[in-house]
Parts: sequence; C-alpha cells; structure tokens
Amino acid sequence: MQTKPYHHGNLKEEFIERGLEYIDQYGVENLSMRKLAESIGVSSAAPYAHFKNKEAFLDAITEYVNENLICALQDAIQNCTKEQRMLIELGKRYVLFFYENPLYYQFLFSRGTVDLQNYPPFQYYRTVAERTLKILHPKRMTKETVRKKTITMWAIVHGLAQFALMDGVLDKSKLEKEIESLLCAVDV
Amino acid sequence: MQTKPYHHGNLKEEFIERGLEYIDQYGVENLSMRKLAESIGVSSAAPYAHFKNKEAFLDAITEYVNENLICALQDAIQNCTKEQRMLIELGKRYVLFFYENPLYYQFLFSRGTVDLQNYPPFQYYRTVAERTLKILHPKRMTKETVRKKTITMWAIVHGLAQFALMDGVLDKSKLEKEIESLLCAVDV
DNA sequence: ACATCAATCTTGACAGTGATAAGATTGCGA
DNA sequence: TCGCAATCTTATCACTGTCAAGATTGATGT
Repeated sequence: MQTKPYHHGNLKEEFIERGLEYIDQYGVENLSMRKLAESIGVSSAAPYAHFKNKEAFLDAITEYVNENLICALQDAIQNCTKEQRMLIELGKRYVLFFYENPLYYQFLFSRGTVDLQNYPPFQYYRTVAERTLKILHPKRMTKETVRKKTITMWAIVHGLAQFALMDGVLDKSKLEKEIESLLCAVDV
Repeated sequence: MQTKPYHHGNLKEEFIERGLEYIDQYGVENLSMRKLAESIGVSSAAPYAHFKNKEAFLDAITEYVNENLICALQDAIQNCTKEQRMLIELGKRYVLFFYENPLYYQFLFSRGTVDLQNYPPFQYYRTVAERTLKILHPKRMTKETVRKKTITMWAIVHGLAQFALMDGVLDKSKLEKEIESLLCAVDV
C-alpha cells in the first residue's frame, strides 16, 4: 500500500477526460472545477497549474471533442472509395457523431464562443466539399456555385444534427436514409 | 422627493427587460440575479418571489425572445401577398432576426434546453410551411414529401442564421439574396 | 553527488453566486 | 376594518472560481 504521490503526473489529461465523463453524466451546467478536482483526488487549486481558468479548461475539452469529431470524419472519408458518395458519407458521419454523443453537441454549442470560422469540423467539411465538388463537376462549377452548394449542404447536415438530438424521433437507420435523400436534393 | 415604495409593483417585467439589456451588454455568462437585483434597486432575494430559481428566470426570458421572434415571423407573413414567396420571406425574416440581435441567438442556444419540439418558432415555421406547400402543390405532394421539404428548408434557414452571426461575412442585402437563392434550390 | 530551479500541488483565504428561512410591509378583498 | 396573501428585506447557508503563499518533487547542469 503506497501513499499517493504528491505529484499526480498526468493531471491535465485526466482532468479533461474526467471532465467529459462528468459532462456525459450530469451535463455541463453542473460541472465544477472543485468537484472534478475532488473526484480525482486532488486539491481544488491544482487544476490552475494547467489551465488558466475554467474557461480555458472548457476550451481544452472543446478542442478534444473537435479532434474526435474530425477523426470520425476522416474515417468516413477513408472508408469511402467512390467520389460521388464522399459528401454524403461525410454528412452521415457528422450527424451520427452527435446522435451517438448528444451531450457533445450540447456542450459545444452551449458556449457562446462558436462561430463557424472557428469551428474546425466545419473547416474540414468545407475543404473536402470544395475539393470533391470540383472533381465531380470540373467544368460547370464556378467558385461561387461551389461556395453556395457547400454552405447549403452544411446547413442541412448541421441542421439535421439538431434534429438527431430529439428524443427517439429518428432511429439510426432512418437517420442515414434521411441524410441521404436530403443531401441528394441539393442542386444549387 | 418621495422615498421608494416597499413594493416595486412591476418587478417581474422589469427583471425580464433589464435581464435582456444586461445580456445585450455583457453576455449571458455574466448575468447574475444579484447584480440584476441591485441594478434595479431591490434586494437580492426579491426576484425569488416571481421566479422559482435562476433557470426559471432564464426560461421567462426565453419565452419573451421567442414571442418577439414569432411576432417578426407573423409580420413577414402579413406583408407577403404572393403564396409562392411565403416561405422565402419567412426564412429571410428568421435569419434577419438573429442577424440584428446576435446575442439572442447566443442566448437561446447557449442553454442546453433547446430541442426543436420545444422551440415555438420552429413550430410556427413548420405549420406555415406545411400549409403553404400543400397550397402550392395540391396534388403532387405526399405527406412525407412535405415533411422532408420542410425539414430541409428549416435546416438551411437555421443553418444560415448561424452564418449570419459571423463578423461581417455577409451584409444585410447579400444575406437576403443568399437565402433567396438557397431556398429556391430545395427540391426534394 | 549535489545544488538549483521550475513545475506541480496543498493550504488557506477571498469575493461573488444561487438559494432559503424568518420576518417586515403592503395592497386588497371579505 | 380585519386578515390574508403577495411582495419585499435581512440574515445566512453552502458552494463556486480564483489567487497568493508555501510545500514537494523531478529534472537539469556542474
């Protein structure tokens, strides 16, 4: 039986992970630095060696979630061989990510700080979308058309993500078909 | 010079209005019951005669904002004679409302409690949309098609509202044209 | 091996927060 | 006019984020 060491050694990472667990269980609004510190077994001032303040801590969690989401999107791309289905698969995965982690959506967008210019998943989606559209329609697409189509599809995808959070309105399979048929309808 | 009366007389309404002013100036995260009470000139426990707790107070503000938004939407409908332009005007007004009051958007969606089933502006939009679509295409539209088209258009409209919050990416006139061309493209 | 330094953590405080109970003041209806 | 219910104040509670001061430690250079 060893007494716990003075230095935790991995506090920053553990704080982020436990923070996410806590959000999953009790929601963001009940997340407190002190409770989190106590649950980890560390003093209430300890986290401030790693995060300037609570907001910076939440920023770190945000970054973590965004990275996870982008990984999911990248995965969707790599498992997709046909160029024509790229954007659909991408959209599906985006919605599914929040469908499976509804509290992540709540968390990300419960903070005033989201604008799309500072939302990495959107940046990623946009890049892929613009590239794909140019490949699919090499001639007919002006820059402006590409932009519009991208925005529209994004709006649908992101809008559907909100739908997906509602209690049991859609099951997973219907969700996929829904996205499929909606995205195909976009013809700017 | 009369001493201030023991009973304020209109505290509930004033709390809501001053609350909104405060949100406009300093953001939701800095809104505290105590500061608000003090700024009105009333004790810190006074509001709890009118609101069960802070959340209930924020709910009241939410209701207030939603009513304003719905009024704007109704206004858009009444100023629109042609049936074919109903949904476009409705969409425009929705986006413009948040474009002109960006902090309202932040406020409404910064609280975990939004799901679309409990978002009156959406209910209103949906009702109008379904009615209009049936009028415009009396035969060809199945119930399912109407539903899909409504959802898609809503997703675009609501998605664009988020775009409109970004600093100076779109000016008002471009915004209107943008919505116009995007909504017209929906053909489910 | 040792001293030193920066990173990390604890203790102990502070002001500010939401909330409640107990009591004061008032308007209003019977 | 009495009394009740709504409204407001005072006093207090537990809890929060945060910081300064000091304790503990691992790493680094000599």
